[in-house]
Amino acid sequence: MEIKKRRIKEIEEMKQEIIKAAVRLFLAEGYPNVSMRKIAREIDYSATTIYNYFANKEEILIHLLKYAYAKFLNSLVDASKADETVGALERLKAALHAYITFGLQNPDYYQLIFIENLHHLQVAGSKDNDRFKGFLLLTDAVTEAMEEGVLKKDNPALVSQSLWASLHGITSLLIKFPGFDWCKEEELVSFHVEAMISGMK
Amino acid sequence: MEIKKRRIKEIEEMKQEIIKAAVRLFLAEGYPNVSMRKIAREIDYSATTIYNYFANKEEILIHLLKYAYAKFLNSLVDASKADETVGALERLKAALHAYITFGLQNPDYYQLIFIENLHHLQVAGSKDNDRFKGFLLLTDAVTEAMEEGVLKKDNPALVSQSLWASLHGITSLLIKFPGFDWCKEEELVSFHVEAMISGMK
Amino acid sequence: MEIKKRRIKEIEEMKQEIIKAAVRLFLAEGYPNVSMRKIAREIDYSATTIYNYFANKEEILIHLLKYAYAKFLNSLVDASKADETVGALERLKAALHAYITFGLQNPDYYQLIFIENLHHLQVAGSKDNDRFKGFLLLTDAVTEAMEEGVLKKDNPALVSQSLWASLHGITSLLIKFPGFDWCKEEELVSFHVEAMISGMK
Amino acid sequence: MEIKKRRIKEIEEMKQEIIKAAVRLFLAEGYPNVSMRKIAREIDYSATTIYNYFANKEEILIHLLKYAYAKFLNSLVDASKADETVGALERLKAALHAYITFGLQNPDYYQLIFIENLHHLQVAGSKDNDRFKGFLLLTDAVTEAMEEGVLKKDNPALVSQSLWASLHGITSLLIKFPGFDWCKEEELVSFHVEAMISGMK
DNA sequence: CATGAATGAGTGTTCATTCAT
DNA sequence: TATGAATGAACACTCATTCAT
Repeated sequence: MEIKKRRIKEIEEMKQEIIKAAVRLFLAEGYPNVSMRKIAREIDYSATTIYNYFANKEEILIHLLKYAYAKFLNSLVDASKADETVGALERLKAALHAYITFGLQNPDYYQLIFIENLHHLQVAGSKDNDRFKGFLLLTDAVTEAMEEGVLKKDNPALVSQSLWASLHGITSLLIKFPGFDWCKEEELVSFHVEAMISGMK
Repeated sequence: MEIKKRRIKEIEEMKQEIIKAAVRLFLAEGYPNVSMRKIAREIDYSATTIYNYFANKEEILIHLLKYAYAKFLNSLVDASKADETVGALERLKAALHAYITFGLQNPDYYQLIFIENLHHLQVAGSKDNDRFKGFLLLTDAVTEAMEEGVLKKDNPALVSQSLWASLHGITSLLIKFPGFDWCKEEELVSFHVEAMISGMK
Repeated sequence: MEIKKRRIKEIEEMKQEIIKAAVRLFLAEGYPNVSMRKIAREIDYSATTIYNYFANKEEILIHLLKYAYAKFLNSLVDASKADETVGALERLKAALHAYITFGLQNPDYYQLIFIENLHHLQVAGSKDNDRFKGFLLLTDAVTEAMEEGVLKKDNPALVSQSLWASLHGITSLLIKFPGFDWCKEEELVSFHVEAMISGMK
Repeated sequence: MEIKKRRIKEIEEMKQEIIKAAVRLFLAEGYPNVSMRKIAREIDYSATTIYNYFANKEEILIHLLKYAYAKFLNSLVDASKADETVGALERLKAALHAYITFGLQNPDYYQLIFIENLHHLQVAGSKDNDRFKGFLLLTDAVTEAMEEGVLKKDNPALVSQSLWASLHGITSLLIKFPGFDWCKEEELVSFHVEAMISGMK
């Protein structure tokens, strides 16, 4: 019954460590295949200790998703802020690229957010989370481009949704089927974005 | 050890019933969360009975995927055969619509094929199955359209992959986020297809 | 529901075939590890068919043991009948050899009779079966040898039991530990029998 | 999920209790017939608790056998050390008695070691374990007795193996057939040992 | 006589979780 | 805060057996 006070650390720090381990494992092995024990082993603590930080397994997932949503949104916001000097079309294009880039650089998070079906777990409402806030940014960029006349005037919602679909399509396929015989990634992505834009003009 | 049920039915019929229940459950709860007992309960048989039809849980999945692949491919082939009188562009457009339509009409199967990641379970080879055969049909249609001059000449692989991405994007988003505030589905799909095509011209 | 009347044969013949398969399997894998299915597969019939011949798994064992007991006893009786011309000591020695020989030539049956612990299954009484009838033959041979004066007069039961112990010891050890670094079997057995006899003189 | 018992006890103590229950059950019903649940019931714990002490069922067996081997060997070593003043023949005789006595006083362990065939379970190597180390002690005693001239000079291996057989025979028969109509145990054992010795002179 | 369909009980094992320390 | 002890529920799967055909 020796208490291994191996590391005294801040609560948040510990939570982060748990979440980090959880992300890794959830993605590598799938949520249901990851046991509390496994997470515990990964961070070198006992399984029970985790319960001091999260009420149960599902709550880890919830926190983890919130974190992922925030990260995703931040990424898009950063991209849309940058470079106010260029035209609306360029900014839109940059946003599209930012979306794809986030997915390809953070495939784990992108999967958690938009691919993995963790839906059956009651993870918060689906509207009010950051998952869909990114879409609003896209709509804004589209609207601006239309107003500036560089995009054909049309229902912005329709256009945004179509664009989002194309974005999600390329991102998720590249992530999920890495073994497929894709063209050079960079080339494919550029081509795809150009086609999206030019399809809207 | 009283035997309660005795609904002697054709083997194939029973297998189909099991598979149908399995599809429903796999998608609703995820493959690893679905136990043999759950499937059995769903079809109102004992868990052991299932073993009279499938050697084990994975074999259910394998059969189920094979079936889904075949259904998907058939769907595309049928669409591509129809109406040889129209031009290559129309045929391509028809193929694009057929893809999306399959997904929206068979969301279960589409998810199994392209969204749920049951890949890490050793389900046959991943290249040579019908999942990717559909892509070849698309490439053919694209090539023909290019040869007919109705599509800008370019690397057919690049174009096809971009198109596939857009198809998968709209299909999977509509399936996975039915609660989202989408524009009218029919309108959105038509717009999306038109945009895809016009982006390639 | 096709009935495979693969082989029409006499009931006894079939029972024998089942028992033969069962012996093989029981010894190779241990009684509890042998399932009805396995036996069935071995004889190329369906599992249910066996129930037409034996009420249940245990009854197979019972029959099997009865058969083994009989075979064992016959073997000893045959040996003790032979060659009435030689002296009592020779006959005793022959009996001892016969015991060991049976064991070494029928290790399966010997194990079933004297080593395997199938005792917890209520297999008939322990006194009245042929397992111990063999012992009576031994006692007879000992008594005769004493009467003829070729063995030191003593309590025949005591002597017989001691002899039996030595017989069982060599037989069971050779059977159970075939990997042990034994002397040449023939030599060891002969030496052992001679020692047994000479210890009684 | 209410936790009913809470008998915090020393780990070793608990392990011993589990092993004790396991020995009893393994012998009474045979290893494969004993389930973790049965063991648990026997010690009035839940089945899962056992997994806090042993990784799995086989590990219980392994520990149990190791313990039995050690106990057996110790018993023989103790006997052979004692009384260096007496002659080699007396010491040999003492060793023979010690062997039998161990078996009769620890029938459970003796059965586990030499009768029950738990060998096909991969329990450590079969040659290098203490099961056969006891035999070496016997060989030593025999060799010494020969050198001292109190036993006829012969191949010590042959003599030892014959003696071991006789030892095992009497021990295992007395253990396995307690219902048999044996002579008085003490008398039988003494007679048997004397006969063994005198047969070697 | 032989079988396929069906099942309840049971197996070893894992897991999330609780509780007292 | 961290932990070890403990547990009920569940899982994939096997088995002996029954029943109607």
